[in-house]
Amino acid sequence: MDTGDRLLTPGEVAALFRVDPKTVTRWAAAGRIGSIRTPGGHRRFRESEVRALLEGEGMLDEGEDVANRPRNVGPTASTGPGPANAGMY
Amino acid sequence: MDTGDRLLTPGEVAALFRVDPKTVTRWAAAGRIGSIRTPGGHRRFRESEVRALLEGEGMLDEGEDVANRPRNVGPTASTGPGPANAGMY
DNA sequence: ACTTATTTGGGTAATTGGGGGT
DNA sequence: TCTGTCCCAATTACCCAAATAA
Repeated sequence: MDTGDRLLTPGEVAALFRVDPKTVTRWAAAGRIGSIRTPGGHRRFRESEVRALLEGEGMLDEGEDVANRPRNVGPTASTGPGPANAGMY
Repeated sequence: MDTGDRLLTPGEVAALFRVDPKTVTRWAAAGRIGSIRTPGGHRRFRESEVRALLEGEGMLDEGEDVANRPRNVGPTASTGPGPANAGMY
């Protein structure tokens, strides 16, 4: 079902992360952040995901381990993003 | 299965996509989204189609496990859950 | 027939996408 | 390797006034 969260524009996400909108676009292109495309081709980002990314950035452990490369995402397509946000407006 | 042909107004679709209602009208005019015209000339959109568009390409494995987040995404993971977007310009 | 909110139409500025190079 | 900036083309957002929907 629908996640039901608001969508953010690239500029909004860029402002939240204090980066250039192009950088946000690269994150989406690289698959580091989920993105929804409008029929026109522009991207929209889920606010819950962006906020989770923002909150999680203060993590510990910076082990740069190249040996750990999960090159393949399993077919376990978890459609719904974990948090069941019941924020319907 | 239930198609759910509820009709949505341009304002509803615009809110779902986080765009301007005028943009939704342009999508309909460009044939990117199906639309039904009222006798007065206003457009209505099918909820099932809108939802399919929203979830059709916004699906990415969203593991919010930043602690275990591999910074280097491996090589070309051809396991793309979604088909290559066929709407680029 | 009324009012209120939304949609329509055209035109112009701002944002976005993709590629390239620092 | 990652990010910021350049280009151009396409898409999108906001301005107006009139018509439609409920």
